[in-house]
This record gives sequence, C-alpha cells and structure tokens, in this order.
Amino acid sequence: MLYQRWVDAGYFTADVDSDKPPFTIVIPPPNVTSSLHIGHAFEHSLIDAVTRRKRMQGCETLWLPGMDHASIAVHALVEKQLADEGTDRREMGREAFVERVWQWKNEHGGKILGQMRRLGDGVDWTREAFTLDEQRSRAVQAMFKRLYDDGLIYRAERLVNWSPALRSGLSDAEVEHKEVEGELVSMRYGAADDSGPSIVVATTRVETMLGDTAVAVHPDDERYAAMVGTEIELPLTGRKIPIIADKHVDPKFGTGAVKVTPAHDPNDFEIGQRHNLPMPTIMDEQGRIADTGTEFDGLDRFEARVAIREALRAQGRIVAEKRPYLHSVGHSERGNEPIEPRLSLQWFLNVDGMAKAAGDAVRSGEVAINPPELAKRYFDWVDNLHDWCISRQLWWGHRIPVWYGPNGEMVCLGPDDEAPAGEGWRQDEDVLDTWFSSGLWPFATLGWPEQTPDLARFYPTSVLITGYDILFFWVIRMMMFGIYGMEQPPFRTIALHGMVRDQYGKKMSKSRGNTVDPLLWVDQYGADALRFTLLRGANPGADVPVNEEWVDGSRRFGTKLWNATRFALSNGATVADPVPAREELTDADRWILDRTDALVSEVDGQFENFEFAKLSEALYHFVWDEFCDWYLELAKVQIAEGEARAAATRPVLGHVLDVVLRLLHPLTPFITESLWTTLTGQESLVVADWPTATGAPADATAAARIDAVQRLVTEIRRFRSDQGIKPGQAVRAQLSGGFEVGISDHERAVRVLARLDEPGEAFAPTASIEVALPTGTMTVRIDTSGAIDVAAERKRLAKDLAAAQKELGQTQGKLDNPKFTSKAPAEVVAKIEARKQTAVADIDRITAALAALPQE
RNA sequence: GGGCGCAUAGCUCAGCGGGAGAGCACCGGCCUUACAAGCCGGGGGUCGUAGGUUCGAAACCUACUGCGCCCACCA
Repeated sequence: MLYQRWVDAGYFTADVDSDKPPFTIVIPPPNVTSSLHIGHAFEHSLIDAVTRRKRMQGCETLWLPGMDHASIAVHALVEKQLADEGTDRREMGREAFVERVWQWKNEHGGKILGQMRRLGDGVDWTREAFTLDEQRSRAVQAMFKRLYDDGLIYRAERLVNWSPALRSGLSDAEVEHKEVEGELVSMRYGAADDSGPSIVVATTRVETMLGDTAVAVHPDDERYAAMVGTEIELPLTGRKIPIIADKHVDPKFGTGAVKVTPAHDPNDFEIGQRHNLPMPTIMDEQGRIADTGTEFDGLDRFEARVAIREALRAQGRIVAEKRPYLHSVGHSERGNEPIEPRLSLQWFLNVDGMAKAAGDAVRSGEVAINPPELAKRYFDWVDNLHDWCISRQLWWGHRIPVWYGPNGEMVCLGPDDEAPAGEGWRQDEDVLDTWFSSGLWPFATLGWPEQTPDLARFYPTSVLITGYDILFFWVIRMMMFGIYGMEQPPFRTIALHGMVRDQYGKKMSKSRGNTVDPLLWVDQYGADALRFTLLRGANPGADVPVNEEWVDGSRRFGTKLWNATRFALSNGATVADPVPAREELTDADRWILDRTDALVSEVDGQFENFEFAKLSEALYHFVWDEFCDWYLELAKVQIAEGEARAAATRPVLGHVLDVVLRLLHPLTPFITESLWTTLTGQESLVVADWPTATGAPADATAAARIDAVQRLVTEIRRFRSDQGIKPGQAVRAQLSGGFEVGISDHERAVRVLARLDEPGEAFAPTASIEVALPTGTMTVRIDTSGAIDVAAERKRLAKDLAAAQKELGQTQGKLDNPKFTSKAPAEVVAKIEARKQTAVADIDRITAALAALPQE
C-alpha cells in the first residue's frame, strides 16, 4: 500500500547530493521475544524522524539495523521451549540446538517483519540481522584476536557472578541487587563452650562456612589482638583456620570478627589474596555443596544453609539469630535467582586504556552526549570500569576462538586462520558475552574487518539514538571497541531518550499490568497518531508518559490537518503558481507567511537538538491555532472578496500547507504523504526537499494588525458569550476608533468572524465594548435587539477591572521602589512603565463603562 | 552506603532571573456549508517546606520533606 509505494518510489535508493555529508545511524535492536514493545515503537519514531529529515536535506542516509540481542533472545526463548518440553539442551548438542533456533527464526521471522512493517519503517530488521550472523562472527573473531595479541585479553581464575540455573558466569551488568529478607546468624568458632578460645562470627550465608579458611579481625581491634596469629577450629570440618588481621573488617559491625570464604565471596577473595589463604571451592556449578568431605555434599545451597545451621545448633554454637534480616543480594537478571560468587576460570578484557579513551572522547567534545546532563552518568561509569569478564558458559553466542592442543598449547585464531587439525585439539567451550559482539555494531555491520567502501564512507556514524538505560551496557562498549578497532569513536552524537511510561508516569511492567501493545494502537488510531504522541512527549533524556486518550488526541490532530487541507484544496490552494509579491498580499497573507518562515527555523533548530516535544508542539499549535483557527477563517473572507483576491490567496494557502506538510513528514509520514502528493501532484514527499527559512525580517505591521484583529474579535465573542447571544446569531454593530492600526482594512474580517452585521437604518445600540489596542481604543457599539443582561455585563467589566487594578498595583509598586528604577535595566523599567500606563487607561475606560451601565 | 534527578493547574509535562503556560480533563453556549473526531467562550495554581542571594526568584544558593533512578563487596 502506501508504505510500499515509498519503497518503490526510492526511499532507499534516492539520488542524493554528493556534497552533503552522509548520515549514518545505528539502530538498537528490537526485542523479538515479546510482541513489539512500545519502547521500540518510540525509539523507532525518533530514529525515523531524524533520518527522514536528513534524507529530505539531501543526505545519503544509512541505517545500521541490528538483531544481535534479539538473536540472542531467540536462543534463550528456544532454550525455554526445550525446557518446557523436558529436553536438556546440554544433551542435544550444539548443532541440534542451533538447528532448533533456525527453525524458530523461519517460523516467526516473517511475522515479526510484518509487525515492523506496519509501523511504517522500511528496514527488514529480521532478515538483515540473520544474514549478518556469519559476517558478525568474522568481526568478533578478528576483534578477539587483535585484543588477545595486544595482551588485553587474559584468562584468570577469578570470583565471578555465577548463575547456578544457567550454569554460567555473568557480567556485573547482568546482576541486579535486590533487598531480600534473609537471616543473620551468629555462630561460635573454636571451642563450643568456655573450655577454650572461641570467636563469634556472623553471616547471612551459613553454608559457606564449609569453605572458610580464616577468621579476620581489624588490625587495631584490641579485643582480638591476642588471638591474631593463632589458629582456631572450624566446626563440622575439624579443620584449623588462622585468625588474621585485615583492615577491611569493620570492628563496629557485629562482633568485629568475620569469617573468610575466599572462593565464595568477593571481599573474602581479596582478603584471601592478601593473606595467601587457600581457596577451596565448596559448590559445584549447579550450586550444590561439593568436595567438602562432609555429610553436606550434594545438598543444594539453600538446603545446606538450613542443615548446617541446625547442625551447628546441635553443637550449641548458634549464639544469635536475626530473622528476617533485610539485606541486598545479587540476582541474575535473566533467571531472577540469587547469584552465587564462584571461583572459576574465565576470560577477561583489560579495559583500562579503552575506558580512558572512551571517556576522553566525550570529555574532549569529539563525541557529544545529548542531553549533556547525562554525560555525568557516562563518566561515572567509564571512569570506574573494572576488567570485563567476557566469557560465558552458555550454548549460544560466538565461541571464544581459542584452541587448546594436546600438549598444553593454546592458540588464538583469526577469522581466516585454519583450525588446528590433529588429534587432541579442541576449541574453548565458552562463548562471548552478548555485549562483546554488540559492541562492534557500528563497524561490524559495515563489513569490518574488511575495508569496505561502506565502512570508509559511513564510519563514524552520525548519531546513536538510544535509551539512557542502555548507556552502560552498550554505548560504552561500542565507544571502547570503536576507538580501539577503528581509531575513531563510533558516533559524533549520542542522543539519549527516556523510557515509555504509563499515564501516571509509572514504569510499564507486566506485573503492574500497565503495558500496552503499540500495534493495537496502530490499528485503532493509526501509526501517525502513535508516532506523534510519542514524539510529542519526547523531551531529551526524559521519560515519556503515554495514554490511549493522548493517542486519540493525536489522531484528531491528523484529522484536523486532513480537513484543513481538504478545505484549502477545495478552494483552489495550489503550489503551481508562485506566491504573489508582498505588495499584492494582505496583512493576513503576510502574517501567515512570516509565521510559516519562523516555524521552519524553529522546527529546524529543535531537530538539531533532538527536542522532539518542542518541535511537535510548535507544529501542533501552528496548524491548529494559527493556520486553522485564524488564517483559514481570514482566507475565507479573502476568497469571498472576489476573484483577484482569491487568486492571490490560493498560492499562499498552497505554500503554507506545502511547508507544513514537509515539516510534519518526519513525524507523521503517512498522512502527510497522502496530502502532499495530492496538493503538489508530485511523486513522494519522502524524497522532497526539507524547507529552509528565508530569514527575511517579518512584517511587524502586518503582525500587529492581525494581533489587533484577533484581540478585537475575541473580546466581541466574549461579550456575546456573556450576553448569551447565540454564536450563529448576527447582531448589528458599528465599529469606530482604532483605525490608525489599520483595523479599517479588516473591518470586513472582524464582522465575519464576530458575526456583526452593518448597523443599517434605525441602528439603536444597547451596549458598547471598548477594546484597548496598541495604538488606540476601538469602540464597538452593538444593537443586541433588546435589553442587555446588565448583571452579566457588570460581572465581565468587574473582572477586567480587577485584573487592571492588580496590574496597576504590581507595576506601581515596582516603580515606587527607587532601588528598582535605579538598578534595573532601562528597558525593563520602560516596559513596566508602559504596562502601568495601559493599566491606568484600562481602569479609566472600564470604570466609565461600569458607570454608564443602567442601575438595577 | 554513595551518586544523580524530580517536586509548577485534577492528570502528564513545558518554562529555569523581570507580565504563571500547553495538552487532556472540567464548566457554559453552539449541528456557523473544512472539520460535532468540530467551533466559540470560561473556571482553575500563595510554582513541595523553610531560610538566603537580588531592585526583582517558579527559576540562583542552602537546609529539610517526599518521590524516582543509577551505582555498591557490608559479613
């Protein structure tokens, strides 16, 4: 349909000006496991708007669409399906598993693609990404090899966040800390009674005591000074462990003595390293107690916690228990189970130099972060980055390209290297963290490590538009890899948006039940309405609340635009004829043309700053308030005036609509496409030129006259409304005064807009309204054909009087203050003085009008 | 525990040193030939609290209160 036409019309193959810089944008991947999320619709709206404008400006645009995380998500989804079927993926083998994944992709890819299409984008996300898999693997392997050869990747036995359910290590970023109600158990080590030396330690994880290799106290803690250096018996095991002094211990917490389990606690690991303690691992990869030689071997960690506590209790060693004890425990982001610190052999990336460079790129201004306030967060993260554990013990993802030989050889292979043949060689079983491959996005998608023409032309990319929530995970990694691999940061600008929230600003979540399916809204209100709603709420870096009613409001805006265009077209609006010279135009024409020009520069400027909310608002008010409510009404009068006037008005209508539709196109592509092609008869708005402001000075006189007309008409309408005169009912009236501002030229318009007939014969005014205009007071004498509602009129005037008196009080107060008149800038004082004069005049006028009212 | 951010109309948010704004909601009147998915008019806020800076503060500073987010190894 319409969308397809754009593609056919050349949205992706349009001829471009070669002198314009190319515009490259990185597309964050959608999550395909759930139905399309509103957050993706939001992000897509922003990206598409920015790109469409660039294309209209003549830039060669390129999206770098991605599916990497999504691809990973599919793997996870398939694994879950397998689990539901009772199949253990470990037993089916890697090849069979991958086969299942492809099966899923083949079944669902088309559907997802269809959903994306309905949102009006032109990129075949799914297919793109899946065909990129192989190429991506080459990039990953090349990058790994390079880092490895540079000595930045190393293998080490470290404490990692271990997920027993996934049987894999996790990066810090994948761990979520949650407050949980646990228990704090204090237990006695050493002698169970007073027969010998003992020491009391406290823990929330009793089961780890089996792996204790020391008890630590603070070096300055006099209570234990005598015991430091001695050994004490570890209950249940019979092992003797030393009492050591380490300044990590907080003497004020608990008893001031800490059990040390180096293989199962990050702090203890450090203490263990400092004191050269043994580091026995007491749990297997599924979180079961193992290799302790005690009766607890084989127990799950949580069962063991209870069993060991009770065993200690039986020995009278439990001296205190606090339950519930609120403390923070790391949970796996995916499985939502408590992670277990575990000692294991992992691959690490030394990020010191890369992180520094990533920070400096922003510090130097080479890369801009929008909004700038969020740069602080970026620095917080980048300046405190620890070495990154890049290995995962998962079954999906890019395998670590390291091979081990039968005699202890270890070789790292690049993408073009042959895998070593021969008996006994095997590849490392681990795969790389998702973010390792995702971090290569900006150049891997352009063909790196090959030096492709695309890479030369489109790297570095122009802008990354993504959510602030992903700044740490993804952006920082792309920055590091880009600078390392391409010697240039991957983007010139990082534009961050917020999260889509519900109408009360609450986070959307399944448990809260406030999620929305954007496709339902698209079906019901149209893609344009959804996009406009999202864009209209998009202040840089801030969250975006959405609500179905607001989407409906956006749809009404589209309808308004539709009707306005329809009306203009039916009255001959055209772009075929040039807009007549200024001197042939009316004040209304000049005013709306000037306003249009101002709108162009405003919208254009806001686009540069990613101020989507502001530019949407400007367009909304221009279309609705200025164009529809005033100019179209004035144009009706002009068209009715005769053919000459009408002929001059038509190109103005056409021009204003032409510009507005172009400006709106990035926000609401569908409706503008339809209206614009009808208006102009041209092929497609997608490849039209972006408007540029003329920069010509606005006609201040015309603007002032139109402003006067608006104020006059509004005052008369207000009087009519207060007097209960039906809007459709014309009343006779006589206008006088205020002509020096050119109102006389517009009397006809005022009469039409305010429904005033000529006074005619036997004109007997029953009321008069005075409207203060910049250069004089306009008097409107009205024949209401009967007695006026004096009470209503008195109320109306009293309200105006009160406002004027308040204004007088405020301005007079300032002017009476000598400090104000002497210290404030002259123009401010002059302005206040002018306001005061206006207030005085208003009070005189209104007071007189009140006095003239008949007494009741 | 550390850091950051936000408190403005019933709701969601702009404004960020010189006249309190928008959308929606609300009240009243209109089927006025582009549009009732509309038009016209209107009501509504001591800008979180308390101090300070300034001729002048919603805006700048300080403290407090209440929310939100991020980071974090507290046994």
